[in-house]
Parts: sequence; C-alpha cells; structure tokens
Amino acid sequence: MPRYWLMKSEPGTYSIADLERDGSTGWEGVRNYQARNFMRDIMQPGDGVLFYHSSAEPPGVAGLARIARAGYPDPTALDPRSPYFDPKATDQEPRWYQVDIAFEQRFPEIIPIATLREAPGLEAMLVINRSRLSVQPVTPEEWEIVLELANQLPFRAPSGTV
DNA sequence: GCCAACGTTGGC
DNA sequence: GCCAACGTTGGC
Repeated sequence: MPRYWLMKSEPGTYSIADLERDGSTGWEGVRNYQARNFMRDIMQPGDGVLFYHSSAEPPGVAGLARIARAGYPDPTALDPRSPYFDPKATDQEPRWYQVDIAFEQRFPEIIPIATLREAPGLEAMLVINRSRLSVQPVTPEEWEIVLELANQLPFRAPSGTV
C-alpha cells in the first residue's frame, strides 16, 4: 500500500532543480525525532513525496519525488566536518536516519501554501497546521487534491510519470 | 525583520 | 518529572 509524504527543503540548500539534476539524493540532516521516526520506521520505496520549498518566495509544493530507499543511518551525524554532526551519534546508536528520494517531476510553477490553504479538502493538511515539521505524512485524499492543483497550472504537468 | 509555534535543554 | 528559558523554524 503506497503511502504519501511531504518533505521540506529550503531551495537555497537543496531545490527540486537540484533533485532533477541529481536524479536521486540522500535526505540527510534531519534532526527532529518525529521526522526521523517516519524515515526510520515507516517510509518504504515507492511511497510518493510532495517536494516542498520552505523559506522561499513563494513557499509551496515544487514537484514530486518518490522514496527510493528505506531508512538507514544518516552518515553526516558521524562526520565531525559536517554541519549536521552530532557528537552523541555512534555506529552502534546512529540516532539519526535518512531515506533516499528519487526525482519524479518538477511542476511548471510552485503551488503556493496560500493556494493549499484555500483548497477545499486540505484544511487538515499538516503543512498548514504544523508547518515546522519537515517530514510529514499526507493522506491519499490530500495527495489527489494537490495533484489536481498541479494539473491546473498554466503549463500542464507531464502525465504518466507516477 | 518580526513574531508565533514549538522542540529542546537544564535547573530544581 | 516539571517547567521556564532558550533556540530554531518558517510564514508573512
């Protein structure tokens, strides 16, 4: 059973264009326990991902990805030179986990969070109510609504890529 | 730049 | 184990 997620990144750090260029990437650097638990325990290859640009103008959903690899220890937690280094992480107790995500599509325009707020059926979406959670589940109903919004964008998004 | 939300830390 | 202080996130 596929699951759906929303994952946030500041585009200045890593954008949907970066993911398109790279094809796939490790979602390193998450240092929040709730977000970690989703990645470590629940996400599975094939799950759908809304790729969200935070602290952007405008902030919103920039495209789609999918989970390419289930949770595994985040190596940056063990690397003293990494900005994500955590001295409490060890090989035996990795503490932080990541997944790999693969590029699916880039929307022709961002779907702004203001549009999500106004869309019927998205009232309970976590990105609206718990904006600080950087990895969050999305219901199948919410996923469908967001894809419909994407298809209403001026340059129709390519179909059949999911 | 401001500020609300909220997660984490640390004193007790 | 509580809770105040503090730091960070992220929309506006």
